[in-house]
Amino acid sequence: MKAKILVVFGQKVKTERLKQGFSQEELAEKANLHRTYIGMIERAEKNITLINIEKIAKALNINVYKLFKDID
Amino acid sequence: MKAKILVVFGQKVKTERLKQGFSQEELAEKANLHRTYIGMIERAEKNITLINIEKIAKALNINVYKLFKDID
DNA sequence: TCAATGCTAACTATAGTATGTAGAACTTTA
DNA sequence: TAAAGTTCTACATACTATAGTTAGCATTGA
Repeated sequence: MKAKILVVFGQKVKTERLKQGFSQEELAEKANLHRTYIGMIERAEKNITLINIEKIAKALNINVYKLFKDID
Repeated sequence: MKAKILVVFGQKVKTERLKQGFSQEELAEKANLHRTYIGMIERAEKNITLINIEKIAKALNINVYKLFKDID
């Protein structure tokens, strides 16, 4: 695993989460996902699907495209 | 299935593909994916993962974030 | 110490891959 | 006109890889 795009995406999620002062658990609740799953995403251990990308974006109150603005 | 974001994403892929004059099979070859899989994505029948989103973006010569620019 | 996160490991849902059939639209040949 | 061939896409399974979900314990840091 550890594809670059997953690493960058995970960092972006973490940065946004911390900027908003959430723990992984709080973000997980908002996104209706599991605490450890958020950790796995931030550590680029899972190849996330589009529906979950959207769930996280909504939990962070940002548009999906903003999560990819700096990527590539 | 048929989550809205998958529908919009599929339409975006199809529009970009046709704009560039590719068949599903040609796009599949460029992205190193299967012909029928591209069809499934365009018809929103699969919840695509981030790594494959990137493969398709690269095959279409556009940045990932452009695939989501209009979404939401 | 306590809250937050990392990490392992297991299970089950489903994404990814592939084959085959059918039909629509267009082209060629007779 | 029509028949035959070509290209493209939809669709229906089915298999196998892996994403998604969870529980438990370890580690880190305030």
